[in-house]
Amino acid sequence: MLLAQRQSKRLTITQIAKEAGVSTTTVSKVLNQLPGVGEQTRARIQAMIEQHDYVQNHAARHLRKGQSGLIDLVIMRLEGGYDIGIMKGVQEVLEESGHRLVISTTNEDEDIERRWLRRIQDQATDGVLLLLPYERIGIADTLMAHNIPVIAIGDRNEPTTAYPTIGSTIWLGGYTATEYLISLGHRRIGIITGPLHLTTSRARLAGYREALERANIPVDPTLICEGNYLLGDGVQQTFALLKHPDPPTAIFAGNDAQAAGVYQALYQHNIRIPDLMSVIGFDDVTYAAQMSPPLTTIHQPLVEMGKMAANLLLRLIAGQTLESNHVELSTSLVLRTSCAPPRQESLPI
Amino acid sequence: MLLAQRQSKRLTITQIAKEAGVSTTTVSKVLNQLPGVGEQTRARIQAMIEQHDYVQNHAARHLRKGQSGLIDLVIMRLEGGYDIGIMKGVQEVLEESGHRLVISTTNEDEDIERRWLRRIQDQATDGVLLLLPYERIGIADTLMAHNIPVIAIGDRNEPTTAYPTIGSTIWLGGYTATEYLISLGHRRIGIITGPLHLTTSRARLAGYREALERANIPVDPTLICEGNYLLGDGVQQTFALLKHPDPPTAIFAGNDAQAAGVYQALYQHNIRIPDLMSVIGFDDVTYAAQMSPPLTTIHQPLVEMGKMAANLLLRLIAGQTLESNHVELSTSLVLRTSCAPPRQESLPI
DNA sequence: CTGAAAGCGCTTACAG
DNA sequence: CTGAAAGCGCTTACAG
Repeated sequence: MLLAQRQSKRLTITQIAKEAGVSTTTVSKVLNQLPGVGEQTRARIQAMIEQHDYVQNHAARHLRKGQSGLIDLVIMRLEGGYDIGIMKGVQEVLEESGHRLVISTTNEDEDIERRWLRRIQDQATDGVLLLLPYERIGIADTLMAHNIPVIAIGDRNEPTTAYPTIGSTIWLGGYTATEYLISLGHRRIGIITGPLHLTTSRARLAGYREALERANIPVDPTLICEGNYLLGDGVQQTFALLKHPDPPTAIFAGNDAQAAGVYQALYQHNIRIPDLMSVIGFDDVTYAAQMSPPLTTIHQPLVEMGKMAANLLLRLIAGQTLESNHVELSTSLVLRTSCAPPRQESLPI
Repeated sequence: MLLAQRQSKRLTITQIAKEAGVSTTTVSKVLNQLPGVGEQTRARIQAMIEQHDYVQNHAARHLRKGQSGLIDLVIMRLEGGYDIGIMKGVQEVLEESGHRLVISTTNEDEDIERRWLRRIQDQATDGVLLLLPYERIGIADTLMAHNIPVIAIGDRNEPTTAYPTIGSTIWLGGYTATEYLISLGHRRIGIITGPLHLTTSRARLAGYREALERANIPVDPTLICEGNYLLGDGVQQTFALLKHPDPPTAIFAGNDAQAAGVYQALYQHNIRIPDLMSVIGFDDVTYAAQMSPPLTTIHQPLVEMGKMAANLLLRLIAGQTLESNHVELSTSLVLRTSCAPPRQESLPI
């Protein structure tokens, strides 16, 4: 019984044509909603198609038209944060356009990357979306050299690139986060940046400085720590900040992963958030709202960035030209409960 | 300058053949490492292939051989927890086998599902992996009816299914979690289960009961709460548990998302983990280690499950028969810092 | 060892 | 409005 249901044999366009007593040309036309078919004929064929649950052979179509209906999304590493938001957005528009999404992760392995590049070149992709930060961004150049449409998502490091990029207003985010903390009454605000050789890390820091300066608060360099966007950096740098003779009353974490690290460090010292220390993140990754307390953070419109990227890529594929080589969507402040006015008492350490 | 690099025109097998002065048959043979080619000829063609950086046309190959080189993974909803682990595992083996992974999310939308099903039927997939809990599992039957290899990942609800499934030892996980808490000295252990109409939720509960009974601790039904595997359920049920006249000293959360909810509820009441309350989760999702304090939880071997599923699917595709229709990988306890011996003092509420 | 030829299932000028 | 035919780039019997 389990093995029943053999072979609900797939029909070809030829068989449909034969059964309908017309040519494959005509069937193809109704399939593709092309003009030049009598109304009655069209209806009859349409009925037949539905009756048999016919669906076109993908490979044949692909071979003929030179399109695969596939879009590639290349991610360095699956993490469940930033990547998920982007994927969601991309999915959403591809679902509309009828493309399928293939995901590759290179795990920073050059071999895998090379193999991937080969596989991609057999025109088995209509276009590729690169999720930055992608160190080996040379991949984009290779793609372009092979005439494969490509768009990079995330914030580029170079001011201009040959391929289109889509990002968000990082500097403004850094500014907004800091300004918010200041508005709460904070004067001593620690910041744990990302690696400062990245433009995107420096942008956050610049926003932080700008906010401080506008509020006439001198920038204290001993409150600026450099991290690597990893949870562990958040932990370490928080410990360092806590040892400061005059510790900050708030910490701006650079990204949410580092914020999670700040949480852990503070938890160990039994320093309650936001009562004794305010914490603000950056990204608004899925788990930000799940933290205890829920993290106030700068929202990067990940889903929208994914959608925008997919839409632009589709336009590139259609041969249209883009009005701009770089677009930025705006970041925004998401208020949750990890920030409050500065503590009055001193830290219990 | 930016617009340079036009058309690094793709070569066809015919052109390679012509240039090498042989037939396409021969080129095809060396391409596919088939016998029947003179050593010198093979070497010459090989060199030519590499020199021109030739790569086969995917569509043509697909059309001829009836294989797409694509594997589909269907996820109901992208969440960044369970799904990520599975994806990683699947990716890992597909990278080896040379298949590409296409991801679809249906978001429980029947329309999307239907469209997906149509698209999948044009033999544009070699096989599909279904990520459970998939309510509308009828999709698996449809797939089977169309002779598309399918494997479901996650714990099935029915004892037997027509399609192969791969899961983990849930019951044992429930038992292990509870036993661990007991070994720490806990006698009053709250549990927040998943929806009890799911076998997989009941399995955890059964494991919990078994552990209690073995330790001669009477099961207190007022300590058993039902959730829906969502963070909010963790919050709500924890509040309920805290109102209990004789509140538990430990909470077993059913899954990590609910554990995050437990954390939030406890944080609000300023009940420190693990000092005043122990918490244990289930799944060991990516962010479990990022929580404050890092969550002790039952590890589901997500990555391994993904690998196993992909491997079995590949075997199915190759026409092999599986030795069993269901395989379970084992869960294990991951010790982090959210559990400790029961509190001596009473709760500050 | 080597190659000519058919054919996978479509789409698209082109002719009628 | 309708259809015959070529061709997309491969692979695979089959013949030599």
